[in-house]
Amino acid sequence: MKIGQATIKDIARELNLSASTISRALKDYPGISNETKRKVKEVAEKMNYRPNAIALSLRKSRSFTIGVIIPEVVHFFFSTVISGIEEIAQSRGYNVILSQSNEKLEREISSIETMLSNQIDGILVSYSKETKTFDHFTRVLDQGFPIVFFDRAPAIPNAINVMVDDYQGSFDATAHLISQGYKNIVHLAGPKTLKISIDRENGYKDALEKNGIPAKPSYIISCPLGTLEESKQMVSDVLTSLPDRPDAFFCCNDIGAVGAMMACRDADLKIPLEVGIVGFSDWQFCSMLQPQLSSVSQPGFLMGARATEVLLDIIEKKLDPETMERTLVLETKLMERDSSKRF
Amino acid sequence: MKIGQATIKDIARELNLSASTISRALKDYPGISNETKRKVKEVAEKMNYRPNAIALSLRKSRSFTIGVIIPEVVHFFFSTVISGIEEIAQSRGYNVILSQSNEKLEREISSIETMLSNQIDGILVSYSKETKTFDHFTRVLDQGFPIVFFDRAPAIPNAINVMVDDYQGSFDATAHLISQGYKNIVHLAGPKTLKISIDRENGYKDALEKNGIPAKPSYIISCPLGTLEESKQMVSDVLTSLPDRPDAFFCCNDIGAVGAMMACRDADLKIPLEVGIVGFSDWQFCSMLQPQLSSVSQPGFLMGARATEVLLDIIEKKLDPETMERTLVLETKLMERDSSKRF
DNA sequence: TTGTATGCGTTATCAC
DNA sequence: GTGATAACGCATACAA
Repeated sequence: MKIGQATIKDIARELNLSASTISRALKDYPGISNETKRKVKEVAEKMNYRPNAIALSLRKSRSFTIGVIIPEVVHFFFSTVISGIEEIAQSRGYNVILSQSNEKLEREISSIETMLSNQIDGILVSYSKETKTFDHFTRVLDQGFPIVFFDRAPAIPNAINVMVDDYQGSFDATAHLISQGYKNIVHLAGPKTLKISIDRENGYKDALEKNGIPAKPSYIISCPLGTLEESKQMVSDVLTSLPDRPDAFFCCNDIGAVGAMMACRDADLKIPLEVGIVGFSDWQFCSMLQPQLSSVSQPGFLMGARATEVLLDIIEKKLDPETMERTLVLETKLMERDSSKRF
Repeated sequence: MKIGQATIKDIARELNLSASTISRALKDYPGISNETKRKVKEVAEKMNYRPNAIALSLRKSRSFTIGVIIPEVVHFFFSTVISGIEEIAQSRGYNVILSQSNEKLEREISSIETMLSNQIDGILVSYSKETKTFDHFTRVLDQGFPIVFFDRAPAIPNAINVMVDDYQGSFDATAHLISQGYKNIVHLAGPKTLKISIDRENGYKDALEKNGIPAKPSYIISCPLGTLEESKQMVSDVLTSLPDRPDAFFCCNDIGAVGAMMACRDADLKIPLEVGIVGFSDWQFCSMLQPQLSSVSQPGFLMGARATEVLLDIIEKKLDPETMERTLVLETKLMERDSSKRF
């Protein structure tokens, strides 16, 4: 038994048969005697034969591998999505090649190149915050190569997207704050390069307007970094600088909401009595905080799973990108917890 | 320009040269005229030529891909490790195939099979909690195939491991609690199938003994699941059932520590005044809690990075598994925060 | 300086 | 029932 994996040829030699016979016997082709099949399988087992997926890929021009390009792995929501992707891919016999862009456009581009080089069958992407142009995607899409975007939907006509209803989630969160009697609701907004940031901001504005509260621009605070420190600082500033003291913060992410909580605590404001706070994403830690943080829950696992199903269906021609529904919107759910419940 | 990627042959046809010349020109081999090189590269560019990594893999019996088998992706520590792995792999020109076992032995085994089938160059593994036998690893290792284990080190002689000093981390945490005047320190221990659980328990015991406090078996509570609910329940029980009321909890993970915090809060015990709490891993949320949770920080990113470096060095023959240092131990760092500081 | 032949592992096609 | 051959895309030993 040679080092470095037995091949079909090795089995053929062992049994004095041709490689083609072995190949057919292993796949139970008709027209091979049962006796031969038996012997072949026995020897294959004995030699610890394992088909070479690389050779297969070369022959079929199909690798049964999909690529995932994601801003960061160390991120509760994204890791949840990855988990969903991996789950479906594994169950349908596909491998997952993972690449993180670290929010850098350059790495996004080089990852795509490497992946195409590796003959992957399709790509799942959530693009970086740095990404403002999309030709590195359209170039590939135009060749008929399947790409499915998740969470962050690019400004590409006809792109296939799987996302959550950020607008509605944001609307619900804001409406909830209003229903709890908060009047001066500040929104901590994300970077304008991401459609999700804009949708969330619009949901906030519309919820206010629909409830007869004018949405004041000065109550929308830009937090492009999305870090705890950033929002803590912003909230701290805004608590004193705004004409009417804010009595609620709806933050476009959970980490930022924690920053807001801290700033309020530092200002000796009681949560939820004097200030209400709601985050977005419903990260694991929300229910561990004191008070527990209300947040808009996003179905990360489901998003990964759905996106993968769509991608694989396209790859396997069960779906036609030309005629299919191009945007899949998943529902969010507001988790009302102590940080925003006065009644 | 044909659909489905230009190949070397296409360029050859275009320029009336042989495929070998193209191959050599693209790689700047000596003995190809500069003029030819120039033309070849120009046409390659024009045709959007991209080398087929699959064909290369087949030829070289090297895929420049490594596999990662991990219990779960949605886990702060593991996601940090993955990030480190991905970082180094990418910088050294390797792809990363990701597979999560979901703590199931069966999936661990099938993942290895698939990966080997895909001719990966090496594997990084943190095995599942279910895994009690290791022949699926030794079988492969014995063929000279490179595997590096991280975090969870298996009972395989000569296996190559990258781990943290769980014993020392645990020792430090316990010693810290003692130094803060806590007397009845309970340890919430992990599943005995994992060496890390045993090491952490031993660190706890030794720290007590070294400080002249006898380690009582009834003060070591088994929490095999590692969930918040589990430890909350256990702590709640133990607060009343033990002869001397516990005044500190050292938990082998952070989630469990949060459960302990909650149980203590429910019992109206002040943290850190009446009860001290320390966790293990220093997850992101530790510093967001109120009070901030003390925890033993593990260098996850570094662990992933080091493990990958070692694996790639073995693959590239820069390290010899026979003669090298087989266990790499990284240091932990105790993050002393409010949950355990009385003075 | 360039071309030809061969092989990496597998399977589809045609032949016997 | 089984075998021989070619092809997937590329690199290399050997020729010229």
